[in-house]
Amino acid sequence: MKNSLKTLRAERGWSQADLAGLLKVSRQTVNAIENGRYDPSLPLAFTIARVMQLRIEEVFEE
Amino acid sequence: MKNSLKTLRAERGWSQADLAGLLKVSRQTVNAIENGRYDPSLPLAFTIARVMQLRIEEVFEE
DNA sequence: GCTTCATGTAAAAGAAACTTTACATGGAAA
DNA sequence: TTTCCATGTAAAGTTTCTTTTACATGAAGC
Repeated sequence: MKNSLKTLRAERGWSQADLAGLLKVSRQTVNAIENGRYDPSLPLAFTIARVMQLRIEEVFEE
Repeated sequence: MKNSLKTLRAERGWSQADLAGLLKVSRQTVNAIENGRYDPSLPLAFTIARVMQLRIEEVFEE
């Protein structure tokens, strides 16, 4: 799965640590997802979409 | 997370085994998701939405 | 009655996601 | 130049997701 998290986060002026705080996960988790080391769980994907104010399909693609 | 997989599957006239085949997962995985024992991975959620011809948010909710 | 099919569930094992701790690098800025 | 911040990554450990195998139940049909 691909995602545009890094771009979306940068557009919002957030650091990885900022986003991790909003998502209540570790900074390493944000980093790993941004760099495609693994995909988030479905609940985390929902939270990501919510804080980005986008639909899941607008953040992630198969 | 809640989901309406059981209803959506029934509407389509599919057994759990049918759906598992389409999703390329075990029947137990379909059963576990339908009965809320755990949430699917994000890739599997995408596949489920695709075979249901719905958006992820139309199948799952936080 | 028997058989078949759909469903629910369990145990054990493996894979994937996530955590904590820790260290390295590079850029900006004082 | 040294301090600070953001980023990348690693190792070890826990939790969550998924598989395989297996067994139980109930409904429907013969």
